[in-house]
Amino acid sequence: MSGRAVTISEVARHAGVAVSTVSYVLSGKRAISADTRRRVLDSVRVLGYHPNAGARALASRRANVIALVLPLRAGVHVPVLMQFATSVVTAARRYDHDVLLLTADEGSDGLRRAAASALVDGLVVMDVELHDGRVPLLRELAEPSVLIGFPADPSGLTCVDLDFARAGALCVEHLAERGHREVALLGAPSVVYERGTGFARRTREGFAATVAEAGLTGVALPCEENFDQVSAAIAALLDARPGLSGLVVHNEAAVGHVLGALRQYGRRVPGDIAVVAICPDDIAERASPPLTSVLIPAEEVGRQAVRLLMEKLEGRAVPDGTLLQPRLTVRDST
Amino acid sequence: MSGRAVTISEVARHAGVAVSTVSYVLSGKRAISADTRRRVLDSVRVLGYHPNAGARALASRRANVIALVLPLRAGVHVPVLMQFATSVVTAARRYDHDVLLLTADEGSDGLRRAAASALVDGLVVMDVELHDGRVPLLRELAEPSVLIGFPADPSGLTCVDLDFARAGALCVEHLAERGHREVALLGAPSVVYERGTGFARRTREGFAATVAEAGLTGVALPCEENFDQVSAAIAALLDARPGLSGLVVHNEAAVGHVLGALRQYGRRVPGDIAVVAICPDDIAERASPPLTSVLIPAEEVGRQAVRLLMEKLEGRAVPDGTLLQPRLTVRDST
DNA sequence: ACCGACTGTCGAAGCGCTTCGACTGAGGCG
DNA sequence: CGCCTCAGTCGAAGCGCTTCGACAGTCGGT
Repeated sequence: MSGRAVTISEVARHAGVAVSTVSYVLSGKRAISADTRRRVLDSVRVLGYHPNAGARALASRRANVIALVLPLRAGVHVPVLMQFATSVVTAARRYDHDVLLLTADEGSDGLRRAAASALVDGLVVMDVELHDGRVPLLRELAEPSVLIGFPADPSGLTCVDLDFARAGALCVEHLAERGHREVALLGAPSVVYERGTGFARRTREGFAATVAEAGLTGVALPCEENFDQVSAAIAALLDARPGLSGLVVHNEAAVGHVLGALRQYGRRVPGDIAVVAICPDDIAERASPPLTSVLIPAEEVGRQAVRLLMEKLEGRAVPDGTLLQPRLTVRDST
Repeated sequence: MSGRAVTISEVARHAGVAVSTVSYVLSGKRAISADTRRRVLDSVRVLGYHPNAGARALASRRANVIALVLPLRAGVHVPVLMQFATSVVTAARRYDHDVLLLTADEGSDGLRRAAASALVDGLVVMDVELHDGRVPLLRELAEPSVLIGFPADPSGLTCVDLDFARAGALCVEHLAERGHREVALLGAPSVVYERGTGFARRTREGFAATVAEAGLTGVALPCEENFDQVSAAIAALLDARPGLSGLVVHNEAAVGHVLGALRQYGRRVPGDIAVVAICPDDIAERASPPLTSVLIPAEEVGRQAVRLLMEKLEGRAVPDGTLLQPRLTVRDST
């Protein structure tokens, strides 16, 4: 390879047409006769032409790149985050866009830089907290953005997420249908609640509201990610609530530990205690026994986020909030 | 904000200098008097100027973006991968570069496209297999690249990785020092070996070689990531090798299950069985008991990869292979 | 046969930046 | 005192692409 890259004018010369004609063939923005189109595309193939991204961005004022803002915070389950990220990349490619990865350590400055330098056309922001420092910036930026997750005040923003309140509710309803009267929620590590991460709190609210509606009794507890702490928490819980027969676990890193601890204390699942998890399917399936679970539709959330962003880039109006409905899959733990 | 972005010519006018002077102030490529420099920088600040990335890339033939090629394959522990990725992003920013995220689903075409369109100046390729389809492409590409991991034939490539053979050896040496005579390695899921992933095999080779040298007896087994399978494997192992007293675990997803299974079968760690893990510190610390471990220096690997890539971008020669030395941290499991 | 309305194509004007060569003074040296 | 060097600055020529306006044909309607 190497040597200087093929330019559009070489393609034009080779095909015997004007540079602009090549451009129109490639973009489809003007009608081109079938014959010319074919000749141009042949030349493109023969010469191995690839449009120069910088030149294209400069002339069209569109970089065809979106930013994926992905802080990696403590207590957030990385594989789930990466499912979102992967699906954002895949979806973006379907719109002929690439993805620039922005992490936390530059903070808001990174967003500002990428946007102001026209490096990216728009932003997908993940792992949004209720009171997120990046949110005011997003509102003032010229570049459109879509958030995965909801801040406390989502006005003026486009947000997508799983309806976690409904997910929490669904778990309780399922346990109630199975006849369980006393239930508990083991949620995210306490640091996640303290930080004000929306999805953790909303699940808890959905859980609590449905417990009340259905006339059950229930507690919601944070849950750390280390075996000894999980084990101690379960011991305390079993001790304090001898009637407990249903457990909702919303913590990917801890599900394994929870099952281990129940086994340790001689509780059989689902015989003595029924367990519902909110987690990706692969984790639920890999557990022993395979867990009834509400799946986090990461692929769909990422896809929707990109779709909304593309709509905004086209200048179309989009709904402010999109909540995806959770679905519960029954397996062997309830 | 919005409105049209501030351009370099507006800065030049505001500061009362030529456009080229502003450019030289910003790039430092020619001497500029202190007075002029100050005036220009003031104007930059006052007007809120950010250079347009596309224009810069076009004129300078440098995008200041590198690609991070990150396939997400089954059996690879995602959090570890993300540690690499994060450190690549952070390191790249220190060289004033951004990172474009390329995933697997486009395959080699994605690399070719990003390189040929001058979207990126160079590539960092992660999760390299022994016989990796991307490797021939990398060799023929004009853009420099650095691999994290070693393919079977690394000639003509720049590779960085932890010295996994040494890591495997280190674990065995440690167990031997503690007096263990019969040891086992629980490695990656079998799919990872079958795929020919270098790090898994090299750990196994280091393990096996050192077992032989030290006159121990040992087996190396793949290890799946699901509790029941781990539990069954451990049961079989304990049964087949009653004298077994040392275990090396090189599988982040399974360490927890391994400990659970040992507990299940009444083996105490480290009393009955000593366990050394090869995994990130946080996983080792979170286990019960906290595990003696060889840490995967993800941060340093990412940093070195970026440093090497930057050297290559500058046209400097760099070593073909860089192996980082592992370090063992003793905790409570041996 | 003539007129508009299209279709298909071209040329040229940028997009905002970097970089090359040239120019101007000021300073050092014989 | 004249000449050379060098620091500091400028103007202009691209970088490779998109897009606008213009224009030559073609075609159906009357």
